[in-house]
Amino acid sequence: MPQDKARKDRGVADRVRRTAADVFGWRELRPGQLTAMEAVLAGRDTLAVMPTGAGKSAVYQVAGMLLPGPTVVVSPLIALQRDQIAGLPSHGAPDAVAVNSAQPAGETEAAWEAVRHGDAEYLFLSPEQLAKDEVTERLAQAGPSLFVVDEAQCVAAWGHDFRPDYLRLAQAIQRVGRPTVLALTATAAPPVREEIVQRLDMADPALVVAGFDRPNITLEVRRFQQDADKRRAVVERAAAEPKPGIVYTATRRDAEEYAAELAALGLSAAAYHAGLAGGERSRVHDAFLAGETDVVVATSAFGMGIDKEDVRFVLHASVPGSLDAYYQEIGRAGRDGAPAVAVLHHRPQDSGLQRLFATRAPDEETLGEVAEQIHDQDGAVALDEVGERTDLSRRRVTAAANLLEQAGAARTDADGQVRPVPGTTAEEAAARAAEEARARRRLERSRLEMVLAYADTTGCRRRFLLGYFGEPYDPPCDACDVCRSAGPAGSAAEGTVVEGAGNAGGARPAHPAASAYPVGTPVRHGEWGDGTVMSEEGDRITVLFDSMGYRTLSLAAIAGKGLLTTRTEPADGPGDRS
DNA sequence: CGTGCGAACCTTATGGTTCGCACGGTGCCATAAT
Repeated sequence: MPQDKARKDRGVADRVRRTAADVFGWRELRPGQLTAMEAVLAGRDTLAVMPTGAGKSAVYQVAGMLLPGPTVVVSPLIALQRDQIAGLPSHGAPDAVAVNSAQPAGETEAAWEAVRHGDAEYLFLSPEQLAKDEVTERLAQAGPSLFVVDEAQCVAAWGHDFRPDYLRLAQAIQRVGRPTVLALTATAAPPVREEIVQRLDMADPALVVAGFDRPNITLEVRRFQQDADKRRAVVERAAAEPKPGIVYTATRRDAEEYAAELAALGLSAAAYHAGLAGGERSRVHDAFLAGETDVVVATSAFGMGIDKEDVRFVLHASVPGSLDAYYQEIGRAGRDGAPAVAVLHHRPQDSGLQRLFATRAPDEETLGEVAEQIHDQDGAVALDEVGERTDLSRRRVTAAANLLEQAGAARTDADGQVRPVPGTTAEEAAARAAEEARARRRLERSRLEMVLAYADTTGCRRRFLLGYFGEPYDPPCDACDVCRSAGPAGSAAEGTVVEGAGNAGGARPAHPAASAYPVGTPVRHGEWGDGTVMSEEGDRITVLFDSMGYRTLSLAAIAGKGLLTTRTEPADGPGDRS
């Protein structure tokens, strides 16, 4: 029997390799790719965290083809769906179709027919499509064998407010027959991975994580007080660095202004943000990919789907809202492996905007209204109906319903309708949902604090970033401003004010007593509850608390107070106190 | 949370300050108006 199994495993690997070579023309597979494909083919839910360019798409392309039914690919952008379809080999590979609002109805109908008759192997759609009964019913009939969530970080980043249908994918997966789930992302810190697994309701998933480090990207932070100084520095840097490059701004207006300034210097620069007409957006995008534009100045709208190898710099004119977003954005530099730079221009006041974004919560009135609608029903109600009765947008209704479900006050039936959980009143439900929302905001604010901590760190920036993504790193990296300036002269990086950690001037922290709390240690704090050590730097450790988000603690401050204790059990319900 | 803009105001004729207010990011889809 074990011999049979071994033979079968070899058989699977061989089939995978043969398909990859014969159909897609890949002569070699990277270890992560093969592992993920094998897991999926064995029917196991899989989360693959692999850098762009490591061939994430290949995983579902090959595995999907080798499984009997069609493959559903949830993709956040219609433009991305087009790219992915166009990226399939035109000869030999199975057909791919899309279902979305941007194509003529006839084309959508043809796509469904192709899926139904087995003529199309891959079906691309947005999470919003799956909110429609018609779509899930047709999909269920097609009997998909694999459900792929591409750019799965969107689940955690967008699902809570911007695109709440991302948090309803688990229900959709059930409704289409619970195929194997494959989540793919280039960037996900451990808590984000956990959230993806939990939100998609993945069962005992295989986790494939490739390394995060991008040693050819030099990291640098410059700190400013005056807006004018910062602006000059950004423009000068963009002008001076080898092209092409990207400048990220916090607002559309800034994107326009910086682009105009760079253009005035004679550079080929263009602005990109969601306020531009569709045609202009694709024109800027295409010109950048084609190498006709040197610098794109953009909001966070510019990113997914930029498949360009030779980006030499990514400058940030303001802080982003999280290190997750930051790493994703700077990860667009230097994909060809040649040297590239990532420079964060930091002015403390600029974080106000991100703080605002992380503070706006769904108002309790909305939660109350939606809770009432759900609780007033005999049985279950469709979210569309709640929307009609309350005159709230679909997005707000969906976000509110998600919070109610998270709070354990409502649940979704097999037909997609939402019903109250017995034993809760609408009022209690709304109150609990509001608390969920507050906890969420706390986490988002703490993520922003981590960005500021990165900007202020007196240690190796690479170590800090990689630590955030759960990867230990031994400095020096020789490719960040801190490591480079920590020579014998030992002065701080130019433009960076080193703030008062009690460290003796510029000395790299000796290997501290932090080994009492190595990365990954489950801990309990007297005030903040259970958490996990995410990183340690100098005499400080950063803990991700289940209900409070990230908190950085000074070891000196907690020493001897018994405030922080290690737990033997991973964070799951209340254990015993030590 | 921080910024920028216009109105109001003050003081006195052309310019300056202060105050209040609105605004700020990411995309899908459906629907209405041309």
